[in-house]
Amino acid sequence: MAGQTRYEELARELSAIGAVKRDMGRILPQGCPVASAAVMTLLGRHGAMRMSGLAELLSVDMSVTSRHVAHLADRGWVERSPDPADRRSRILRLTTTGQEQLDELSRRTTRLLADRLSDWTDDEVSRLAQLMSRLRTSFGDGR
Amino acid sequence: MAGQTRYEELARELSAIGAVKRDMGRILPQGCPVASAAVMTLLGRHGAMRMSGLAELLSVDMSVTSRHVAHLADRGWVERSPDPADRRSRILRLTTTGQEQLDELSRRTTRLLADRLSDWTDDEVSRLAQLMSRLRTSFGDGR
DNA sequence: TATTGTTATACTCTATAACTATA
DNA sequence: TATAGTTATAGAGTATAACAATA
Repeated sequence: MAGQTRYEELARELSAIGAVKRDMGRILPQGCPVASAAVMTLLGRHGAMRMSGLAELLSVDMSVTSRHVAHLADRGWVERSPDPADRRSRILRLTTTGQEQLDELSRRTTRLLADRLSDWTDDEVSRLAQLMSRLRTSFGDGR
Repeated sequence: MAGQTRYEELARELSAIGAVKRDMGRILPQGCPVASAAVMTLLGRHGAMRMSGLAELLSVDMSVTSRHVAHLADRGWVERSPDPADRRSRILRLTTTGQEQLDELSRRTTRLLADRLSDWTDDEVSRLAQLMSRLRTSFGDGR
């Protein structure tokens, strides 16, 4: 349990982190907004899944997920196949082209971070990622 | 200089942190979107300033800043007075009502964080805020 | 009846460009 | 000419509600 000032500092940093996210978004290729990148990253990491599962991982309403996935399907980066076990559901998976696109995103993101964080140690990068992950968990559990 | 996997983890966390920001935004009072809260927080912390200075602190285009400030001025939370030193500029400052609103925002934010992060130590909260601040600096310097 | 997913609508946030007033 | 700020417009992201199809 931390003091009020520390919480206010953290709140301020949360509010300001958007600038970094926008910088990251600017290096993405045409036709691939940040939301598309997020979807492809999750499909690449977790493999095929249903809309509802993806919405859960994105922490976003399924209506939003549906729009993002439709965008990706239009571009041929994600395919939606019927779920044999439940015909209301659709199974999402990256296509070969989608995997190539994801690889390109990964290269660009890594290059940008390597450039900007050239004076960070491995441990500092990992520690930040770990604390941000825990922050998400601490919030997610309380919903 | 960290390995590729660490960068990918950090990129993933940056992409996912929006969920936490949205949770924070949901507890704000009516008529006070997150952008308004960010502006009032900066004016409360740094005191009166010009539009251009505020835009710089927000890392956002001045056109965006102008809209946010107009919203706050409409509600009587911020006043825009002419700058005697340069009549193109306007000096922004919190009004008494604006300060009260900021205090209320601060209370709500602190309460939410105290609830969600009840099992975090002071040091962990501070460490996360510090690393996020450094992340912003590392990106901001490269622009 | 309840759930999965889609679509329509509305709101917030942001950037670019055109404009004004002043330096 | 250049700069400070405003406004118009467009695009991305999200949530709510209404809907269709299936469980």
